[in-house]
Amino acid sequence: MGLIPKSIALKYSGQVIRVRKGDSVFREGEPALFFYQVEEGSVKMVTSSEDGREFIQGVFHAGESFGEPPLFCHIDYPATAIAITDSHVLKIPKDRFFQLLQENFAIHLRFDEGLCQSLRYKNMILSEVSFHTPEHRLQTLFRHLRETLPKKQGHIEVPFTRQVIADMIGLRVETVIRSIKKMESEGKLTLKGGKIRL
Amino acid sequence: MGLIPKSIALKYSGQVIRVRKGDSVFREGEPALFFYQVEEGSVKMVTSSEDGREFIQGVFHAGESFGEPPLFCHIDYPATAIAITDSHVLKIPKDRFFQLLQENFAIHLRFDEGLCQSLRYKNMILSEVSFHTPEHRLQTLFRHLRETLPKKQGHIEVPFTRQVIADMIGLRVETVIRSIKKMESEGKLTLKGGKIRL
DNA sequence: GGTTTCGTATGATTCGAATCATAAAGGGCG
DNA sequence: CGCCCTTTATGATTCGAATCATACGAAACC
Repeated sequence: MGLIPKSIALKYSGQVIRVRKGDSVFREGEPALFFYQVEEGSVKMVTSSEDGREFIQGVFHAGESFGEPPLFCHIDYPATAIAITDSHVLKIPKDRFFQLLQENFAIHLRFDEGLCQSLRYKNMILSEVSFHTPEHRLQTLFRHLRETLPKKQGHIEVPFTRQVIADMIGLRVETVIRSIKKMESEGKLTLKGGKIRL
Repeated sequence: MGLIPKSIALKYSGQVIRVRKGDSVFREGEPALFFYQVEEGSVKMVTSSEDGREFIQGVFHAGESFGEPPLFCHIDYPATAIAITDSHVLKIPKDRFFQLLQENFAIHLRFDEGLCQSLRYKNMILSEVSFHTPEHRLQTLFRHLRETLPKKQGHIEVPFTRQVIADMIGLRVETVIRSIKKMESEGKLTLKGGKIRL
């Protein structure tokens, strides 16, 4: 699985780099020179406001690509990509990547599918953030995670802290904590030592 | 201009349909069977909440395509497309459209660019809606419009009502009206008979 | 031309999430 | 183990946008 098989990536000057937890793959304002895909671990994409708050545009896991828009729009990165665990990231130079797409229509199609998935996610979060209550936002995010994350023995353990969740749906930690507690008391989810189970 | 020239569209079973102001091109829940592109007029994409409020995911003008994600993700439409003026819309059957992309790499690339532009817009609005004040949201939206819309003799006249603006950035009409009045008094924009000039 | 409808405008009030403050429970590590 | 730092937890207070109410100008309609 993964958008681009390593065997093919190698033919197009692809190389895998290691990124430590907390380090950035690229930062806001830098020119977009490479295509990136997570091989191992996970990477978050964040934009931060003047006063230090950050909004998490997305979290990417093994097999998912990220940071494509600037490649196609020929602009500098409008956001920063940071590893949230030690990770391996595949990078392919921009022009070689376009060549790869041209010569592999099937991959190109799957690439588009990835973009579209991303758009769907954003549309979803957007309408949530713009007119739904904290609880509703959480439920929608959790539903999405349920559909996306691999489930082990019937349930899913949310792999994010409450702060990260807050930054994903535009809320404050305290609000997320309170809402989750409320949802637990209503039986909408269970808490197992702080971890959220769906 | 426009993503797909009419001459090429015709080779792939493309046809132009007329849509009256207020009528829908497709509705939430319907299967995605066609690729769509605005030829004339403009189309809005909306999701509505249970209680009737609507959020405008985007407004598309001549030359822009819309409703692509469901085509690639093989899902039903999660939103409804409505003409906001009498419009002409080009439609190409799904399978023919994929064929078109496969046989026209340059168009495929520009198509991706469109998707990426859309993603950029959403990322922008998303961080605005999730942690900025009404005034900041308006300024960012207006900056975007300044970069996007064609300007006539040095200024731009915003082609949206305050209600539409509110639905684009997750605010209420009254809040938009108040903020705009304030911005006018601070010289950040001018009002000419109700119309907003940038 | 007069009436209806839509868009803009403004004031008063409510309400809920942000903010501020503080504490307790985990988790990693020397 | 005991210490430190992160994360979770909870209460009190503030504050600003939503809500409610109402009016008025302008465009659309018969």
